[in-house]
Amino acid sequence: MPSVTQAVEDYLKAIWRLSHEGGERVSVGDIASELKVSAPSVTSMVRKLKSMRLLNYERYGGVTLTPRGRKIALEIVRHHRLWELYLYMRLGVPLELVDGEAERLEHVLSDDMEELLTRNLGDPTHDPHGDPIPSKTGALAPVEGIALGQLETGTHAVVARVSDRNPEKLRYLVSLGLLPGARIEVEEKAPFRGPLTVRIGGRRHVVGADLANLVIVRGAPQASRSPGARRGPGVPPRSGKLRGKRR
Amino acid sequence: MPSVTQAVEDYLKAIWRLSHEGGERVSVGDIASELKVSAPSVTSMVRKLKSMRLLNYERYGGVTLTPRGRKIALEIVRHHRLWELYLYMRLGVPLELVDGEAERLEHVLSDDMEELLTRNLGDPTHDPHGDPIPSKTGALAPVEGIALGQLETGTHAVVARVSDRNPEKLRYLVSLGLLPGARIEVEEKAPFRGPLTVRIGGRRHVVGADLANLVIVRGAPQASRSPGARRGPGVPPRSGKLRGKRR
DNA sequence: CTGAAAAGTTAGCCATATCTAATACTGCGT
DNA sequence: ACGCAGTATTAGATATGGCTAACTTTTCAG
Repeated sequence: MPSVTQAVEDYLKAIWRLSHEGGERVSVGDIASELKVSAPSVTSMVRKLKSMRLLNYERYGGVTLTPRGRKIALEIVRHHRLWELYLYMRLGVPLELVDGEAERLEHVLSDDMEELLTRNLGDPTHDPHGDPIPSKTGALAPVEGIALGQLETGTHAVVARVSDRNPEKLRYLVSLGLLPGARIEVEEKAPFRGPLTVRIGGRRHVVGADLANLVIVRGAPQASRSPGARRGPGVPPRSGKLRGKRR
Repeated sequence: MPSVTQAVEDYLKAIWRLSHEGGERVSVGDIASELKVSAPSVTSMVRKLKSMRLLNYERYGGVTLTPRGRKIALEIVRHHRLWELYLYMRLGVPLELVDGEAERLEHVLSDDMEELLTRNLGDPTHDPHGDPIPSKTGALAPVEGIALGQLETGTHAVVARVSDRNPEKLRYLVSLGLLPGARIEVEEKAPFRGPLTVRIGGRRHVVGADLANLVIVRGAPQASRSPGARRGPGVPPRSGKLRGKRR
């Protein structure tokens, strides 16, 4: 029987992601665009994954993960997010690059190494973008909070999560200081999905609606801190950061 | 034209290693056993590598690396040894496991990450087994010293390098304290490739000839330190080491 | 309710990297 | 100088994963 290759891991992760964000049931086309492969490639891989009992699938019927498939997917997500946090915290990889690096490293993490990373980071719960790290048993904390674009004028909040899907945009958001843990205040919100004027760490910035919706925030901590609340992964790195000449 | 896949990297590294240790010219059979693949697999890959101008090859004539091939090989070796040192120093991966982990990580190291690792480790020159780390330009320091098995009774020496080819044996050598930087004295050497009695850090051990020849030593530092001499990669890890329950 | 657009599948092909079995070379010992 | 043992190559097959082109099914708009 076929084994869990890197391609298998990529498909399971993609399907998990899509079903996590969209609905339970995932279409062939969505998988194809997520992985940037053709639809026929997806069909054939999905047949294979079904034969491995990692997902449910009927012709023209979309797919859902089985518990076994979800378990593997969450393992990869765990690897990915552990590496992201490690690279950010210990090696000073810039936030907008950690996703790309972790994309390759996630497939290369033995159990021993995973344990060492986990310990080294002090049993972390969230990656540097604010996404929860699945536990070894597959438990996943929910992402609480609402999109920055939904806030009304005058609201205070703390950034809980910043989407990492687009490195360009993330890079820009980071340059504004909009990263997990940042305290912000909406000074003005234009109507009709208009841009927001946001105060971030003393400076004022105007942020378009699309960008603002990549940022998830939670109520400001001036209100009673909700139990289990946390503000970002901590300070970035102490040393070793890429600085100076960058070939 | 074909690209530099992981398989290509593995072949180039193997060929480099064989030509580094044995002669310039490497046979198909040696490559096959080094990589644990069949001889026909090697023949076909070698034809491909020739078409990529990474090595010279004539039917029945063995192979030698071209400068381009050697450059890629040394890049992989550099990645491998950087990861080994990083894992050992910063994550506390046991010495006998770093080779295996680095075997997978070596193929996954971007230029940015390589630079961060290098800086974090302070521009290191040797990996934790005592092997030199090729410079970014491909320069490689020679391994100086002689095999422990060659020493005469009464000689003092410092371990310069311990072979990592066999994790079992390495594990044992480590348990004796025979790792780079250790000061030793040969108390007795039995004739005819016989075992050695060696004093290591206060304790006395008997080491068979085969094992002893995996250890390369240099003159003891009581003599004037030769310029550029170094003693091991430094202390292992400070924290985060695998300890306690190991599932 | 129907037909065209969208989505999905099948068919057939390509590239990579392996393998076994059969064949061809090389070189060494006598 | 010759044959044989060892080494290497060719032939042909397999497995994985991806693609395009052609066809089928589903869905949705009118």
